[in-house]
Amino acid sequence: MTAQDISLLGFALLGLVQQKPVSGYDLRKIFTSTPMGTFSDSPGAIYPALERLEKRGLIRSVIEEGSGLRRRRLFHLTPAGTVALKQWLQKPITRGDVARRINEILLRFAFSDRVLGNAGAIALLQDLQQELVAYIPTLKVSVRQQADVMPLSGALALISGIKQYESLLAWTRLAIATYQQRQSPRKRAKKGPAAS
Amino acid sequence: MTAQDISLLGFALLGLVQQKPVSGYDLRKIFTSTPMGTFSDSPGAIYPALERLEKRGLIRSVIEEGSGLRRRRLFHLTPAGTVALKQWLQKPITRGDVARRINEILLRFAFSDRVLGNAGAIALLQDLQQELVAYIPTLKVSVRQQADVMPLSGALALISGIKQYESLLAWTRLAIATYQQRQSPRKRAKKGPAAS
DNA sequence: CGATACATGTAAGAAGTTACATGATTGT
DNA sequence: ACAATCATGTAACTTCTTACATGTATCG
Repeated sequence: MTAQDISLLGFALLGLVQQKPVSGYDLRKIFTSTPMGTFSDSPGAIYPALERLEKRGLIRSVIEEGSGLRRRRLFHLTPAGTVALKQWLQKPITRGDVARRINEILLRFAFSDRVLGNAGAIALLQDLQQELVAYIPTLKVSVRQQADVMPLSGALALISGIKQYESLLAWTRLAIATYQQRQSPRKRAKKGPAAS
Repeated sequence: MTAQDISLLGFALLGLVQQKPVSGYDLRKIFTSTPMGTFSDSPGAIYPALERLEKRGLIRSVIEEGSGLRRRRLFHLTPAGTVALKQWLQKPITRGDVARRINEILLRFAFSDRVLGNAGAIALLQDLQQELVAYIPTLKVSVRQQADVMPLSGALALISGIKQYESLLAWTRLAIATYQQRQSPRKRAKKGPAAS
C-alpha cells in the first residue's frame, strides 16, 4: 500500500516541504526562479499536486494565523511523507534511470543529504558513478554503429549526449570528493564547492 | 492557421518521417533503441500522435503493397509537413529554450542539416552558443547567491547543471568546426566526428 | 485610486502512461 | 502446434498546460 505513484513534481514538492514548512506560493516561486522549474511551475500543476499529497497523508497543512496578509496555507511533511521520501531517495539506480530519467536522479541527490545524511548522498553518487561508467561505453558503441545511417547533425547530437554524460561523471567525482572533505576536514575551508 | 500545437513527440516523428518513409513500428524501434526514447516509446503515444499528424495533413500514409507480412502503413511527409518542420527548426532560440527545453533544441539540431542544409545547422549552433554564453554566467551568479540557503547536495546539483551547460557549449564549438571542415575540405577525411 | 505583489484556486482540454487486444508470419 | 517477432491499435487513467477567477494588502 505504499503506492509509489507520485509524479516527479510530487516528489519535488515533498523534498522542498521537508526542508521547512512552506506555502504553495513559496513553492511556486522556487520553481519559477530556479532550474527546478523543469518540473513545472504553474499553479494549475502545483496546487492540485499538493492536494493529492495531502489526501495521501504525506503532507499536512495549517492556515497560518496572525499576520494581516491573505491566509497562507503552510504545508509540512508527515511521518508517512518522510517514509515515502526516503523510499524514493533510496531506490537503486538503474540503467533506465540513467538513460532516460537523469533529472530525477539529480533531484533525488539534491534532497539526499538533508534526508539521509552525508552517507546517503555519497551512496547515491557512487551508485550513479557506477552506472555511468557502465553506460557511457555502450553509447559510444551505438554511435559508431549508427553514425553512417544518419545525418551528420544526428550523429553530433548523439555525441553531445555522450559528452553530457561524461561531464556528469566528472561531476560525481567532484561531488564525492567534496563530501569526503566535509567529513574529514583537516583544514576547515569555510565555504562550499566552487561554481566552476 | 499554421497552428504550432504539435508536441515534441510529434516533431520527433515529423523529423524521422522526413528522412525516409517509415512505419509506426519502425519509428517505435528507433525510440526504444536510441536516446530519442526520451520523447516516449510507447505505442499508446506513437500511433495516436501519427494519427493527429495525418489529420492535420502533415504526413500521409499508404499501405505497403506486395510482400507477405502483415500490412505496414508507411508514412511520408507532405509539403505542409515540410513547411511545419522548417518553421519549427528555424524558430529563434530563446533563453527559456536553453533553460528548460534543451532537449528540444538538440532534437531540432539533429534534423536541421537534412532539412535546412549545412548552413541551417551552423546557424542553429551559433544561436545556441550565443544563448549559452549569455546564460551560464547568470546561473553561476544565482548559485553563489543561493548556495548558503540550501543543503550542500542542492548546491552541488545546481553546479552539475552548470557543468552540463559548459559541456554543451564546448560541444557547440566542436560541432561548428566539424561543419566548417566539411564545407572546405582541404584534405578529405573519410569519416565523421570522433565519439570522444 | 490604480498598479503591483501576495496568495489560492478551478475548468477545459491535450497528451502521455500502462496494460491489454488483435492478428499475421516465420521458425522449431 | 506453439512461441517469437512483426505490426497496429484501443481504453482507462493520470497529470500537465493554458487560461481564467478571486480576493487582500501595500505603495505611490
